Amino acid sequence: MKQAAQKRTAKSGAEKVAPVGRRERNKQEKLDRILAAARDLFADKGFSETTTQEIAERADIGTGTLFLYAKSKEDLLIMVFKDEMIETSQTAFRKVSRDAPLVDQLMQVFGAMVAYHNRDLPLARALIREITILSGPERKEDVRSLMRIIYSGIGDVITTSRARENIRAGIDVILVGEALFGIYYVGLIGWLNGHMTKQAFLKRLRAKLAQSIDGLRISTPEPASPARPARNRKP
Amino acid sequence: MKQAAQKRTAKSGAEKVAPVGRRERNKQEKLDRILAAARDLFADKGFSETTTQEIAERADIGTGTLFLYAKSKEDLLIMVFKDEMIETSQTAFRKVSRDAPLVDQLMQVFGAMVAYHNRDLPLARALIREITILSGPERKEDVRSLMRIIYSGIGDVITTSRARENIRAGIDVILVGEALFGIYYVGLIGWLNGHMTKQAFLKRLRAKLAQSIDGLRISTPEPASPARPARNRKP
DNA sequence: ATTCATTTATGACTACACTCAGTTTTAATT
DNA sequence: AATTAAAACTGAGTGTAGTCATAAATGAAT
Repeated sequence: MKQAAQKRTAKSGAEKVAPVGRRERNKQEKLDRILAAARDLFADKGFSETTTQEIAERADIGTGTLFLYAKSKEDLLIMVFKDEMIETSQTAFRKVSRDAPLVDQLMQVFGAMVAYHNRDLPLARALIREITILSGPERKEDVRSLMRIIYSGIGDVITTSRARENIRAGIDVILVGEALFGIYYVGLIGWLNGHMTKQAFLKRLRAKLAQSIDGLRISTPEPASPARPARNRKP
Repeated sequence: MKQAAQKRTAKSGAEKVAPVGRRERNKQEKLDRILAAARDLFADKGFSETTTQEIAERADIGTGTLFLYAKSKEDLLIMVFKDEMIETSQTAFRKVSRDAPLVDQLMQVFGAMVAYHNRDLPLARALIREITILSGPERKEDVRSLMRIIYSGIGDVITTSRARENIRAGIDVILVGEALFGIYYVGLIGWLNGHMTKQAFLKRLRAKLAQSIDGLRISTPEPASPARPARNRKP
């Protein structure tokens, strides 16, 4: 805090071996403290119950300083959980059983995401609310990159399973990734809004995914797992 | 406002021909004024730029009274636009050309919804934000009923087109409705968040819908409109 | 007409996210 | 060491959503 300046590499013609000066490091440490404080409080008391005052106090900074590091309280929410969500997604894709049926693989991935949100439903609601419609442009790229990871992850899963599952050649796997994620996401929202239980959500999700995957096959002799043994047909 | 009481049917043993007393009517009129004031101001100045004070003033009520009629400002947003959205959806389903290809019919429906949101993007963002994750349980049933209308509407479109489009028998059209709407919704969000232009959104949406519909057919000899004539395959 | 219980209305008040004018810290320059 | 410009910090202040104690209105009962 108050020791005199000791290393000043910039002046003595040396190459900037450490491009991070004291200033940068202080800023980074402060940011870390802010994010840690926010994470703890959000997890402990919930998003709306946590005040920016409390976060600033715990991070040992002035109330105004907080807003030099995050544009808004909502911004802070994404800054805090973005990495965790990316990590959760990547881990989910990494852990997937590549030899399981495609539907199961997708359910593993989405199931991991659901499990993540299930740990703290109020927080999940706040997060999804903010991610879905950003309150400002600041975190736009963060969300984009998360989406890219998910879309391409799903694309990979499909590509890997292509031969075994008789998936048609020439389909745009990113497009399919977007579609399947859309199916998941709206179901997730329904669950988070309390329109259905987690069980019902997951069961319905599996049915929708199975149906969608069937449609990607070269031919569809019969649905893989018919929910009902087909209606009586007039011959 | 100040005329003496003239008809008091309740006392004189008559059946309650008008179950709405003065009280009820006053409440209804006040609610109407509130909704009209909110609608005008939201449309004129935008959601976040409108204060609850202004709404109360224009509706000629006290600031506290407003919150007897709406639990929150967000609540008010849904109360104001719920009917409009339901109307938009129902009209969209009614106007659909039942003899057009299924993809076109769906695009007509979703296109009408997009056109509705396109009239005022900031407002659309606020609306979708609130609908997606409700800030309270008050409007839960409103959203549910809107969803039911949409899901069953899509289901109807599919059922109607079933024979002509070679759709498999025995599929759960509500399930498909949910899936297709999910595909639309996440695309809509991407557009509203500025991740893509309206054109790109609609084009991509059509591709996803086409792919999904193909999957519902009895057999898939060839994709209806291949985006690219299949990659070169090593023989 | 008077009383009384219940419903509805009100605006001063509170809590909180966020701003900004003024201050302190940093580090470059001499 | 002194000077200075730029960057970072700060907390008192501001605007607004929402609350609540109190008041007014209503209608039932007598």
